[in-house]
Amino acid sequence: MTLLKPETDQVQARFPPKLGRKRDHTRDPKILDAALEVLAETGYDGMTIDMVASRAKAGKATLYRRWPSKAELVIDAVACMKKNMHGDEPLPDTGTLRGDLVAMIKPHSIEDSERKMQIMAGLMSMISQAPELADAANAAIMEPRAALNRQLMYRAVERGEISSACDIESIAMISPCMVTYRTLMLRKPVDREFLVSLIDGVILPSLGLSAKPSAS
Amino acid sequence: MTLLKPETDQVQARFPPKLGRKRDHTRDPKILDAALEVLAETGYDGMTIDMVASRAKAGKATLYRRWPSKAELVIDAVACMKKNMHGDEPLPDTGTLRGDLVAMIKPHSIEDSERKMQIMAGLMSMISQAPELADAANAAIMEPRAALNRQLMYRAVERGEISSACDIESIAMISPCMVTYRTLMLRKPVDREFLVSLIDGVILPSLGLSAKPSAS
DNA sequence: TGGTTCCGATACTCGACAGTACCGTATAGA
DNA sequence: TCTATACGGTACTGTCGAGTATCGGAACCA
Repeated sequence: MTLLKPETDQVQARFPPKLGRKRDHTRDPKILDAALEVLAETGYDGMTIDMVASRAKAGKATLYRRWPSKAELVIDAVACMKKNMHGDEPLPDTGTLRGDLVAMIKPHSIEDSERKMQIMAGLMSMISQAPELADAANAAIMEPRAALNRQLMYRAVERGEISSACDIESIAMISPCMVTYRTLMLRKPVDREFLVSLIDGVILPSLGLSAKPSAS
Repeated sequence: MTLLKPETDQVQARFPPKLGRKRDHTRDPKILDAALEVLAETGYDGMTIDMVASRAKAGKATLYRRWPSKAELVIDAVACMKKNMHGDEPLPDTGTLRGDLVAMIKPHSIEDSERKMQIMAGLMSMISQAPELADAANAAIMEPRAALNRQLMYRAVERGEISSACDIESIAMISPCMVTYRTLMLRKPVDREFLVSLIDGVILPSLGLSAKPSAS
């Protein structure tokens, strides 16, 4: 992204060959997926290009034909995570904020979260040296979840359930942050029980709601 | 810690030499400090033993006489952070929780926090492969700050300022988590303004307190 | 069918770094 | 003062992986 070598590939892009085989771009996602897999398992520095190539059943040269370096491959893989995400299911609408937040706890979203945490751990060492990677990781891993929380909360404001004076921008980040900490540092499972206790013990109180609104 | 080679050092420990010079243990802290410095600057994988040695003005062999490997050196350095911390200043006691929390925001503590965040970023890649390191990093970096918050909050419970039903264990982790996220991922400064907004916008509300108790 | 280019595979170069060996010197104990 | 050992420094070894070069075969286009 930053440093594109002015090499063969770019020249060929300007003067496309008239004959012969065209580049098979259907293999790109497979390679990027393999990169994310290896990244999650071994971390950036433990990851080798050969691992990614063999995992994707591709040749090492093929990878270097598409990305100028290991770093660029990883940045691209993380940046593409966002696009390649499974079609967002519609937001839950249970009528109460607590109901909505709890409804977002699904086995699928927990698995998805665990995988992302692994990837993030593998990236951290490189993040402090590549700001663009930090942005990509934030956009692909932390932001999507925070954005969902924000939407639910703003809807609760419109309903009059919570005050518009609440610091929703910050509060929406609580669960992503705490989940990250719990996974990476504490190495404890992020299960339904933990998430519910976060909702009832921290998030709802900070919005001025009691945990169990027995009446409406 | 995990894999101690049964080598020369251990044999010498069993049969200490009767004559000659003894090992100069006053250099250990200097080496560990140098290791933390390099760790913060370059991360675990970017750090080389030569860097640490020259930073500590020691020979590479000296390092290997004391620690069997690079990994052990780093684990030891992180574990020793906790002990080598500057004598804790007494807890503030302003009479209100908000006053206490705000009083803890000091230039020194912010600098200290930034340094620790750098070290943590450098460690992350290794943390997912060495649980003992995760524990050490947690104990040295995250826990001390959370513990301070906890103490202040439990004191507020005793004063009757907040309810004992609050999830203090979780709420005390909010600021360490959010600070970590802001530093490592967002790469924004953790200044007084941010910390105060966290206190007033998230922490106090979650404890059932309004941001500005104009009366007592 | 024929020509061209991309593919996967493999072998290679080259630099970096963990860990070891060794040297001359400094220092502390006897 | 003498001696054994730890010290800082440096040269060395061995490994590992990024990136390059090349090859036979396959796929695509005309």
